[in-house]
Amino acid sequence: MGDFMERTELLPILLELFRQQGYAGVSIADVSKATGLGKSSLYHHFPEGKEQMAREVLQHVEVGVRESFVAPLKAVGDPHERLREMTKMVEDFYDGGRKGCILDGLTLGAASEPFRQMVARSVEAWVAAMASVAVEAGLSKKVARERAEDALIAIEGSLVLSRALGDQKAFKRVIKNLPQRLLGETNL
Amino acid sequence: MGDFMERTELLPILLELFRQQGYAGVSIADVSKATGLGKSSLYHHFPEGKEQMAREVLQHVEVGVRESFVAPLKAVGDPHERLREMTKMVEDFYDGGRKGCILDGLTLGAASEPFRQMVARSVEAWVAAMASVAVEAGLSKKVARERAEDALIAIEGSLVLSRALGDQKAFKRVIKNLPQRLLGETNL
DNA sequence: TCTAGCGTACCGAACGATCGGTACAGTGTC
DNA sequence: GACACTGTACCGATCGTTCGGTACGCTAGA
Repeated sequence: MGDFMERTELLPILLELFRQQGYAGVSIADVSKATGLGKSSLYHHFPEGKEQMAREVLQHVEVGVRESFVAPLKAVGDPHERLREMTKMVEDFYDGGRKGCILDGLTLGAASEPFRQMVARSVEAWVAAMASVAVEAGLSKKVARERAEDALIAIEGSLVLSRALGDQKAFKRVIKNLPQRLLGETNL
Repeated sequence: MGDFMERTELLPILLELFRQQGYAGVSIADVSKATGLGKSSLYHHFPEGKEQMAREVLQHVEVGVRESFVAPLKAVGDPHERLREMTKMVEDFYDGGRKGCILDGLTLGAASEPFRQMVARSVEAWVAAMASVAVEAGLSKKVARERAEDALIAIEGSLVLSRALGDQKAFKRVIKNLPQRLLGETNL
């Protein structure tokens, strides 16, 4: 039998559960079913239980954000091209709008507090990287920062709306317009 | 005590619970505590249980959206002024960004399906009203519709971000810029 | 080389608490 | 008496968590 269930295989599965169901909506039985591991095995890997699972998922996400979103933005080359590279990764990560955001799923309800700091770190890293690209493209620091925050807001909002309506076109439009939103010459 | 807890007093309390905790995060015990009503009383008022509670909250929200958001937009007078009126109501309803959105809270997880249609109706009514104001202000139908959808996306996104970061400034900035976002002369 | 002992990985069963929901006997008001 | 409403007691199911135990590979001592 495929022994050796490692964290690197476990965490993506947990991520998937939490982002779709939210923290309160995921039961240990769900996790057991999704991973194929018995309950007690789960507590072997995560002695502090469900909250630890969510914490480690968030750590895993932080790494993913840096590798998939921030890194392309910090690469060399044309700012527009780098931004397009990032949007591709974003579209992929959210599966074209079909999958929700863990920032959303893990901050609903009273369970949010243990996670807030980790969430904030990921958000800040991503926004800062987008802002930095915008500065490089010629925008002022202040405008760049606002545009970057707006971009993240648009992504999160479109994910909520796409999920609520069961229709991905809101997300797709936001993704398509994201480079223009961040670097374009609007007077907003 | 001839207390007489009516739906009109019950539903705002339920709304408060669901928007803060999400559907899965709210237990009947929570509802009982928040309303002061025993379980049997709750099941007297809502024979179909928790799902009915959420459904009626959503109906209640639909009415609220029409009365508080759509109606001001459909009033007579300067489009900018009407829009400013709406943003005031929005800011109030979300308590300056401190309170979440039920569209978000009630569409997380598998519980979403019974509610999707109702959610879609509220969203459509609101977006259509905003788009109509934008058309009146001189924008083309297509651009107006996109701007209206973007406005809603920005509101939802800023609510998620404000909650995640425990900081309302994202929401406040979106609210402040909302008239410009909808009616302004950006080239986006 | 045998084997005792240890650590890692896993499991089903069961824990007490809480879940959503029901049964029923009231209570007060018309 | 009919009816709206409520408290108490209870149901089976599920919650997150813990229990006792198994299987297996590694290491060390004899």
